[in-house]
This record gives sequence, C-alpha cells and structure tokens, in this order.
Amino acid sequence: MQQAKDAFAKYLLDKGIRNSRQRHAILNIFLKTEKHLTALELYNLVKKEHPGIGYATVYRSLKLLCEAGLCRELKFEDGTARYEHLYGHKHHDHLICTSCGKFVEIIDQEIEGLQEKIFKAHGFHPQRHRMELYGVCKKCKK
Amino acid sequence: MQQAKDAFAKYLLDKGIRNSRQRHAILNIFLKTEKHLTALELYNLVKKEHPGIGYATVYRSLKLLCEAGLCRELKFEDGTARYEHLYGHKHHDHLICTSCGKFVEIIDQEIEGLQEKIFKAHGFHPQRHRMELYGVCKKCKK
DNA sequence: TTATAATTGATATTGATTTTCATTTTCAAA
DNA sequence: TTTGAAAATGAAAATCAATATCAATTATAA
Repeated sequence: MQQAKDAFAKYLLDKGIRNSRQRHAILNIFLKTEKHLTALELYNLVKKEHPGIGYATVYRSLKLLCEAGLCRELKFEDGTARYEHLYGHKHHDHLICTSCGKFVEIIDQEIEGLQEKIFKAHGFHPQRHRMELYGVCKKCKK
Repeated sequence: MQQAKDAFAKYLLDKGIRNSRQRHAILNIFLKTEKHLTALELYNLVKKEHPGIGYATVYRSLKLLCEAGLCRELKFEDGTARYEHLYGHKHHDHLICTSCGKFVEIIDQEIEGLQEKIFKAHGFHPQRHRMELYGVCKKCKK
C-alpha cells in the first residue's frame, strides 16, 4: 500500500500536480477498500471520514488515479463505471456473478495467446482488450 | 431481410404489440444499415425518410428489436451504446480499430471453449460473455 | 360506428458525469 | 514572514444520453 502511495506521489511530482490533503485522503480510502467501487460508493466512504470533501473532488481524483496507473475504470453492461485497483495487480479479466455481483479476477494465458493470434490474423496492432464472463456463482445457484 | 421482418412481425403478434408504421419504418432502416449504429445515428437516418418520427420512438423501437432478438445493445468503453444486427449473425465478439472505428466480428471456438472451462473451474453457471479486442488496423497503422 | 387500448412525439425528468467559478490553499520568491 | 501567482477545492450549474410522462392520435375489434 505504501508502494502505491509512493507511486502516486511520484506521478504527481513528475506532473507538477500537488499532493493535496484531499487527494491523499481519497487515495487512502481507495487503497484500503479492495472492491470494485463506483464513484458514488467511494464518495460515501470518503464522506464518513472527511465530511468536507466534495463529489467533484472524488471524481477528479479517480481520474488522476487512473492516469497515474493506480486504478482502472471499468464500464459494465448496466452502464455503471466501477474503479478497480491496478497497483500490484497483473492484467486480468473478470468473472462476474449476475445474481450477487461477486467479482473474480481471471488470468488465462491460453486465452491471451489466442487473442494475440486474432490480432495478428487481422493485421491489427494490439492495444488492449476486455473480457467479462457473466454467470451465476456457486452460492447463488443453490 | 424479409426473414428478419417476419420474425419481428411474429414477435409483435405474439406479444399483442402493434406493428405500427413507425416501427416498420425504423426496422427497415435498421436492417438496411449494416453498421453498429448509436440510437442517435439511427434516428438521424430515420428522420431523412420520415421526418415525423421522434427520438423517443426510435429508442423504444430499438428496445423492442432487442427483445425480439433482432438486435443487441453493446456498451463500449467510451460509454456509448451501439446496436448491432443479430438476425442471421452467430454469436460473436469484436475486434475494433481505435483509430478508424472499424468493427470486425470474431468467432473463435477455442476461446469459447476456454471460457466454458473458466466458468466450470469457478463453479459458475455460464450465462453470457463479452470480449472486445482493441487495436490499430492495417490501414491506420501505415 | 364507437369504445377501448396502444402508440406516438414533444417535452420533462432522471442520473451520472463534467464543467464552471468564486473561494481557498499552496508554494516560491522577495 | 509576507505576498502574489497558480493550483485545487466545493457547491452549483451544465451536459448528455436515456427514460418517463402525457395529451393527442391511431388502430382494433365489438
């Protein structure tokens, strides 16, 4: 967690952006909440500890965190944007329970390889991809 | 194309929903435009031939087309919803050029099989998935 | 024909996100 | 320290796509 904070501090320093009290607080709460939060959910958590911090600041900080490579914005089928931790997480895809909302991070080298093959076969220069698997988890099936 | 129209007519009949002039017109224009359109883009096309038809009706018709299994709503990374033809198209994923926006429909049984394996390995009952590959196409690379 | 119900299109509303802007804070130079 | 410029903040307003509302229109079947 300290590494992530340092990485953010370094990013801000490099860009000449200030590591303000608010940004620091928002990063802290983001880091200690290992969930795929929406901006609103994060705002509500932040508000508990720091009632003065506004919605807009949370939004702006989330953008900054993404730029700094600490988090990634995911848009889901229902249109909501959720933010996930990137620092210390390898590239991964998601397996999602449509009943309880559970997220499982998936890494499958075989699939990654096949994706590369598809890019090549169509003459594309690969940039990124997203894969989401939707189903019903063990608990919810019962 | 006639098959698709018949399928839509049948769906409406079964549901006791009327096949109105507007719905018919919107379906026609949707069918003859083999692109991944946004609702607004479709509306603009519709307006050319049928200036009286309103935005809301286009939206409602798109929902109906999706329910009827003729089209599918896709939410992309930029948040825009686009609608693609389903009738006569097998399940497929997408390879997308981030420069010119070109869409290629991808079918890869090997990946599909691996996805099934992932569902099983985590005890999930599979429902659906999405996979999008983003890169730069041959033309745009030059 | 007539009563009923569905559909339409204009408009208003929603909800998430982004922008604006006056105020506050920070930082660096004097 | 002060002070002045620049950046950041928070509240409110603006935006934008999507959805809901509702009076008017249209279609259907008795």
